[in-house]
Amino acid sequence: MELGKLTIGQMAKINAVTIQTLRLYDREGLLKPLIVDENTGYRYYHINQSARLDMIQYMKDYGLTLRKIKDHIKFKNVEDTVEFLKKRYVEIDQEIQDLKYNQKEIGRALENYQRYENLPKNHQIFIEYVGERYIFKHQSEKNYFDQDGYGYELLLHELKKALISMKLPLTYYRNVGTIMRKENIKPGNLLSNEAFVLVDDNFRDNEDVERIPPGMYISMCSGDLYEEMELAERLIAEIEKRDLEIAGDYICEVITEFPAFKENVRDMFFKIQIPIRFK
Amino acid sequence: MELGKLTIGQMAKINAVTIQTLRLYDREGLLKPLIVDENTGYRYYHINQSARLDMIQYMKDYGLTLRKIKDHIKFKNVEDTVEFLKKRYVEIDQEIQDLKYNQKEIGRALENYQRYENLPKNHQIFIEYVGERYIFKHQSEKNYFDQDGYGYELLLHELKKALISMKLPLTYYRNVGTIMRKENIKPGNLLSNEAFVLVDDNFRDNEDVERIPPGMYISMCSGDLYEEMELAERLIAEIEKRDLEIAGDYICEVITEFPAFKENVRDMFFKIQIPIRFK
DNA sequence: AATTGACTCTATTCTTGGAATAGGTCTTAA
DNA sequence: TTAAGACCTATTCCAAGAATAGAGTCAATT
Repeated sequence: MELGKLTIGQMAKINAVTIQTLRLYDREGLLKPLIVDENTGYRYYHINQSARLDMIQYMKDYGLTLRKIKDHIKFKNVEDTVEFLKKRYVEIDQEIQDLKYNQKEIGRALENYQRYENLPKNHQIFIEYVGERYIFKHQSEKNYFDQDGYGYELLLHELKKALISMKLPLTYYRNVGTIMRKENIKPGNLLSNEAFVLVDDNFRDNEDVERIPPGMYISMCSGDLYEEMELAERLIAEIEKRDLEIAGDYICEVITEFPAFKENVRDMFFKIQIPIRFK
Repeated sequence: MELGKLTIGQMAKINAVTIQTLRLYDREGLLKPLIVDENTGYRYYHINQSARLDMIQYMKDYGLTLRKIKDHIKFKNVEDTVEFLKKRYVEIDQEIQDLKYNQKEIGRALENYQRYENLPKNHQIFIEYVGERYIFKHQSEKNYFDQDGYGYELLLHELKKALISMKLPLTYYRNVGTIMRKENIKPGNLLSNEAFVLVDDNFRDNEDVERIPPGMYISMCSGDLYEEMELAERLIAEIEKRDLEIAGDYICEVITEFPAFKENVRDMFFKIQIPIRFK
C-alpha cells in the first residue's frame, strides 16, 4: 500500500467511510483526489488528505450541511472559523428549545387523554369543582346552534385565524371550547356565538383573554357534538329538578380529539358544564 | 362557498396549507378527498375533513414522518395512541441529548482555538505549569520519527481504530498527541512510537489510560510537524543550557487543527513539552 | 354562446447525504 | 491468458414538499 497514492477503496477503508461518500465529496468539491488518471478516471488519494476527511466528519457531527461545510472550507483565518462555530452553537440552542416545545405539546396531548379516561362516558350527570381558568375568546356573528352542522367548524376556523393573527401558539387549539352567556341560557332558544381556547400563564395580559372564576359546576360528557343542544337542555332541566341556581356562563369544552380514528368527521369527546349555586 | 364540497384551493386556504400538500396527502393516503370527479379528476373536500388535517399538523409538529403518521392513523384506540406518543416523547429526549453532545464538541473546538491564540507562535521557548492529565494511549510497532513523513498519519490512524474499538467518543480525536518516554530522549536518536488522546473524567478506569502528573514544563510551539524532531533537539539543548533536569516523558500535543485551510496536508498547531526539575 | 381569467389536473424536477444498483472497464495475481 | 476483485459513470431511491410546464376545466361576464 503506497500511502502517497491510495486507491479510493483503500482511502475509504482507512478513514472508515464508504466509496460512494468519497465520490460524492469529489463531485461536490469537498475533497478532490490528489490525482485522477486521465485515461481510466481512477481516483488516487494521498494519506495526508485524511485530515480534510476528519474535518468533514467533525462538521457533520455539528449538524452542518455539506454545502455549509464547503463554505466553511473557504475561510482562511481563525476568526471566521470561530465565528462560524459560535453561530452554529447558538443555532443548536434554538433547535433544543424547539424540541422541548414539541415535547411539551405531546405532554399536553397525553394529559388530555388522561382526563378523557377519568371522565364518565355515558351521559352521566355529575357535580364537580373547577379552579379558575383563562380563555382567549373569539366572537362570531352567527349562533352556531342555528347552522346546519357546519357552525362548529366555521366557528373553529374563525378562532384559529384569530389565534394565528394574535401570534398565540397553535397548540392551544387542542383545548378549544364554546361559551354561552348566562343570559342566553333559555331552554328552547339556546344562543352561543363565542369560541375560546384555554391559555396558560404566559398570555393572561391579552385584551381578549377572560378569567373564568373557580366554582362548582354541574357537568356531563359526550362524544357526539350533534347532540350537544339536547344534552344542554337536559342539564338545565336537572338544575331545576335539583333546585339549584345557575351561577354563570355555560361552557362546552373539548377534552380531547381523536382525529385519527374517523377520517371525515371531527371525532371528539367534550364536557358541557354550568356553574351552579346551592339555594 | 359550499362547505360540504370545497375545491382543493378553498380547502387549502381554510387550513393554511398549500395545494401541493393536499395532493401529496392524497397520493400518500393520509387524506383522500371525499369526492373525486371521475371525468375531470377534480378533488372535492368536506369541511369536516379539516380535523384530519389538524391532526396531521400536530403530528408533524411532534417531528413524526408522514409514514409514521399514516401508521398512527390506523390505531383505533386510545391506548395505542398514548403509547405511540410516549415513545416519541422519549425519542425527543434522545435527540436533545445528541444536540447537547454536539454543542459540547463545538465548545471543545472553540476552546482549542482559544488556547491557540494565547500561545507564542514563533518558536519561543517558555516554562509553564501544567496540571494533571489523563491520556488514552496506543503503541505502534514503528518509531514514527523514522518513517518518511507518513509515520504520523499511520500512528494516528492506528490510534483512531483503537479509539473506535474501545468505544471511546471520536471527539477525543481532536486532542491528540504523541509521547516519548524519558529513557528514549537521546539527542540524535529520538524514539517515539506512542500516540494518545486526552480523555476526561468519564474514562479514567480504562486499562490503557495513564495519568500524567502535574508539574513544570519547558515548552515550545510550532505549526510544521516536519520540524518536530529538530525542535525537540533544540528543547533538549535548552534544558542543558539552563542547567535543568528532565523530569519525565516528552509530550507533543496538538493544540488545534486547521483542516479547512489546506486541502492536502494536515495543517496543525502543536506544542512540544518536557517536564523539568530545577537542580 | 363565447370569451376570459382563475383554477385544477398530471407529470416532472429539485432539495440533502448518501445507499444501492446496473453495466462496463481496469488492475492484479495465478 | 484468465478470472476475481476493484473501479468507473449513470441512475434511482429515500422525505416532504416546492416549483414548474403544459393541458384541461370552471364560473362569471359579455
